[in-house]
Amino acid sequence: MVRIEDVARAAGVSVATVSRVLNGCGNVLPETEARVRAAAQQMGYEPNLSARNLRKNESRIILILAPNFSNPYYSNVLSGICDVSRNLGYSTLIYNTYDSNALDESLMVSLFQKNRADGMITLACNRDDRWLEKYAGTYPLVQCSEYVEDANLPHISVDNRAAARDSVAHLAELGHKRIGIVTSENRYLSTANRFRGYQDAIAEAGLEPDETLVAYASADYSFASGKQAARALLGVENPPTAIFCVSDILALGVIAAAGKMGLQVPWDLSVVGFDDVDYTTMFHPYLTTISVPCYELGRRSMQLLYDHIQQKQEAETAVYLPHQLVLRETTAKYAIQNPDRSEQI
Amino acid sequence: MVRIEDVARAAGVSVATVSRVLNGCGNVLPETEARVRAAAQQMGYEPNLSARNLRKNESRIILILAPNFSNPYYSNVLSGICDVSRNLGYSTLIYNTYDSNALDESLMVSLFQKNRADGMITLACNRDDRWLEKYAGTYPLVQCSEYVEDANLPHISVDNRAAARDSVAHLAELGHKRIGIVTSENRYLSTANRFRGYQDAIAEAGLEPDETLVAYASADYSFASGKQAARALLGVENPPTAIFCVSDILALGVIAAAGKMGLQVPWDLSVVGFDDVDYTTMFHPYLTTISVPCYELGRRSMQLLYDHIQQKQEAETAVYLPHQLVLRETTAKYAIQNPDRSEQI
DNA sequence: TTGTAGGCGTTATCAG
DNA sequence: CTGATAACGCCTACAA
Repeated sequence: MVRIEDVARAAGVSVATVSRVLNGCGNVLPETEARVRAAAQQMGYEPNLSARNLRKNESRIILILAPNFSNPYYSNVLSGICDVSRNLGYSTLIYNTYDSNALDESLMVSLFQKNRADGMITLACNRDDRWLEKYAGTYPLVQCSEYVEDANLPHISVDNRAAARDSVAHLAELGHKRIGIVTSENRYLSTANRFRGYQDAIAEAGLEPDETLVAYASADYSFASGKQAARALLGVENPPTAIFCVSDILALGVIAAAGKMGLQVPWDLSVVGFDDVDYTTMFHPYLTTISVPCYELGRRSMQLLYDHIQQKQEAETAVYLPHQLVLRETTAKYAIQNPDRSEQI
Repeated sequence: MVRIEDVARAAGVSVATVSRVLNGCGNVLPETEARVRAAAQQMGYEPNLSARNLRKNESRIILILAPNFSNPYYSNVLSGICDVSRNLGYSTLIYNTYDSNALDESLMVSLFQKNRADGMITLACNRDDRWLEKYAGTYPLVQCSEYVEDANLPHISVDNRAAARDSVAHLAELGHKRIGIVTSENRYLSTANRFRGYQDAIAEAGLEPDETLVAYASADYSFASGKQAARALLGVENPPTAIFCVSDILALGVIAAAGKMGLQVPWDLSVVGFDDVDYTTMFHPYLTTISVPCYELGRRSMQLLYDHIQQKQEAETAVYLPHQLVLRETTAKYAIQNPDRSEQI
């Protein structure tokens, strides 16, 4: 290992000067600077981060708390975070929080107290994780995609309520009168807000809220639970002719279940998903869904976190990125779609 | 921040004693130990990792070099690595190498020289990344899934050649005479070995190698390139009646393309994939494929790396985990499958 | 069994 | 503009 002292000796200067040159602070004669740089370069000097971090009381590491790597939604966010953090000179430590109880308070506190990380980005805190507020101001934090309701902690996401309203309004405009929803039992704010958006649109369309049109999938949005929810929704009298799902994978489950029940999408049933992950266009019918800018969400999270670490005055506390309803092949007009049933009305 | 000195003072002992207690080394009176633990607990003491790492010249961090988070194959491996590393007291730093030129030598060296990491796991080195050999012995390394050919560096994977042979032998046993392969243009050893396994099985079945039965998909196994390869393979005279694909996603692309060409899988065409990622059973026909123990691969990688970091004598250098051919719905007997063509023979 | 003290490699303060 | 030097918090000989 080559230390700063070795470089100093080789360049014929003191360690202070080497440090100044390499950190670009303080005034150094161009001539000495050149000599130092040459020496450092030639010896392949790399500053020891443990030493630097100890001295500066930082770690240049960002903690990412993610529940589930295999969800393509998170992997895109992750890419965005990693790309920006690398440019800013930060490394990214990844912690699997598993789907269950998203965050672990003691683990988090311990990591910060150990000086392991300078800040953290949560990818899936629950909307009732109020304990996070205790650490506001102490540990820089950005909540990405999901955030604690009414907590005023920095967060970034799309406007889930508006997006859901857009989706369901689209179904209503197509003439659907019985619009169902497959939501989830989890404690994510996004899920709650998507449900609210669904209710908004139902009300705005002058339709009656109906509990038999609501089904719950498992907390982790599994494909199987999407199928199950669809069976519950469609297996009753007067079933929905359109279903809004709070995630793409659930929507795919719904389409699969509908197919098994002899219902063709979109002719017999319209379906809308949420997120626009890769496999929405891997099989026909291509899924109509809400496109969420995952990668950009990740990028902005890291930028925002950096602002907070730097204690910038302008650091925002709530950022909403634009979403988009992407019309593809799983929605159709009610009249065309189901002539039999339309006669019943 | 509470330091070891604070704990020492509170417990009425010296810092050395506190250190000894907390690190479980050296002899300490049970009584003093209790006092120290109580004090540490009460004050919420957490050792400063920067200081400890500087002193011990380690980082307790593992580097994971991954090309593409959104590939479910890698995300499962990642979970395995993270679970084990956490138990061993390591944090996991994740570096996106992107699909292109998997590893960056200078980046890697710099991270080690900076004392950022104690070891690293590569998830996708190319088979010709010979430069890795230079650092054997200097920087602990485990290559997971992919490894450098003939380099004798620690690696762990399935026996890709045997697995491919199994797959293709299965197709041959079903009576297929014209068995195609969709492989890829990348520089992964797994791809090369799967191709070799394909050739092995073709030879063992007494079939003639035929270049028109080989198609190349893009380096990153994209769905679209799988479709394209299938079109090339199936759009000619005397096309294959079965296709072995070096990845599941390619197989799904092949099935999609075949469907568009009016070919029903498995009746008109048998298809076998590789990896057994989640979505192989999301749509019918469920994919017949090679099941690879991704999570376990990740777990074992980390355990192996730990052995090497500890310089254990028994640390293995090559580990192969068992694979399994999982028969599902995309393969069928040749005779049944395609009566028209079978008459031509 | 316990305490003292040196040093890990940096950065930053203070003189010169 | 440059150099000497004191921390940063911890571990670990060595001494008692």
